[in-house]
Amino acid sequence: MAIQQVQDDLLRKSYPLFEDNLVSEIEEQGEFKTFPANEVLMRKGQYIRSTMLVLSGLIKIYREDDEGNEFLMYYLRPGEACALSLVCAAKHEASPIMAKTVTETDVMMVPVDTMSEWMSKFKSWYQFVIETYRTRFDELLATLDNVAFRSMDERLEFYLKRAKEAQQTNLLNISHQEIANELNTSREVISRLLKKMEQKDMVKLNRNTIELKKF
Amino acid sequence: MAIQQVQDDLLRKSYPLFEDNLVSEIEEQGEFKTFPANEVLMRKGQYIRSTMLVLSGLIKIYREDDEGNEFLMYYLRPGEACALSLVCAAKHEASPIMAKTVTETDVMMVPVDTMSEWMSKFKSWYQFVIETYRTRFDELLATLDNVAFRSMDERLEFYLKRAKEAQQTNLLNISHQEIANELNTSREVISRLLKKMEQKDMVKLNRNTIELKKF
DNA sequence: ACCGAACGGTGATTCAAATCACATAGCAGT
DNA sequence: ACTGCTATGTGATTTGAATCACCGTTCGGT
Repeated sequence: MAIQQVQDDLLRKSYPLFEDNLVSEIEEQGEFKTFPANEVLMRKGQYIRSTMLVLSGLIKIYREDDEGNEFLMYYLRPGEACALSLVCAAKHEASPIMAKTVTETDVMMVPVDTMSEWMSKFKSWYQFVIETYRTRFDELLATLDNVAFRSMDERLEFYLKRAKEAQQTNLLNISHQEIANELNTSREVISRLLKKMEQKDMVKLNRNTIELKKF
Repeated sequence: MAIQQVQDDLLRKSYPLFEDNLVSEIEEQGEFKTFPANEVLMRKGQYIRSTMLVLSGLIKIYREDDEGNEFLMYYLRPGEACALSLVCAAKHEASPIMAKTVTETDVMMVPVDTMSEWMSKFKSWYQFVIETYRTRFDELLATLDNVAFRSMDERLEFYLKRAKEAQQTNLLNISHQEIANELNTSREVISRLLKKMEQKDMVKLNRNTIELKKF
């Protein structure tokens, strides 16, 4: 099958509500790219010239501060786009976030100027943009709730649930250090809490893997 | 002057980018309301049937959790609307937030169904919606940063700066207890930190008022 | 099979913030 | 002016989490 055909299938499957004309324009204007796992797609402070439409794989979006602290905001799955890239693209602002692939990921890069045209041209596009804002807003609120109201053990549970859902597996391949970074705490704290969860038979721990049992 | 004329003036002044036809429809479909200071406009869990367009005054938007904890998300000033009410209105979902007036406030209540029509009918309306999402997203990120990365003294400073800007005054009429609630901490902590700031000559404290000096 | 790096476990200590306990000050209503 | 309520000040104690110190384990590379 031609490469173009594969890309078209991916796009239509991930974004079933897009009109045919919109799909054609995306294919014309956009650039198809594949990134390996664990690749940083965007750093804080970079300028954004295009939005990524996720076609396959999984992306993590982080917030970073000036001292190198970071924490996980949310995941992006196929059919989703980052609200922030829509924001920044529109304002030609520097990115306030960092994006990183979890698994190998296919995306379609769409240039900014094109996007704003589509807003008036394609109903399905602005519905998509609105829906993107909506779901990202909800996700961000959930993250905020946890940071503001919950103690570290509750936040860890929430983190693991979210990871399970995003990655569709009970077997997470991740180190304690990485979890600590994503919750903006220290490795020791996570190790201790995970150990307690193991004693309650909620998880099973092995080097670089966490098996989720009661989730 | 007729009441309708006053309302029309307020609306046009606060939302100068709205098309004439849109202003007419808002006046036809919407309901003009005035709330006194310190009135709760919306509680968590309520269902949202309309969005508020702020015409004058000032509103605070809080996040609440199930145990009665709360914290301030951001302010809404004239010309602004709450992104969340747009979200929930669209999804017919319960409100995840609480809204409260700071000063006497005039708003225009717009029913949900009408709003979605406007999305395709009035370019200035969907531009407004997009812009609302954008700015609320930015505000929410700033709030999140503070909770996630900053210590309580830094968060307090940020809080005071934001309050000054929203209320356009150096003389805040607010108790330590109220600040504590809005930062989800305890009154003693705020009293102590404010005392330290007074010693540094950053503020001047009096019963129910805080005078901001170096801000 | 050995080495070095990354990973994970765990006690001891420090620290910021929450909580407890109580005192004092200022304002509002009678 | 008295009363009572709300707001504020401040020490003492507790607590959850961060940090420090150090250990053994596992894995990948040669």
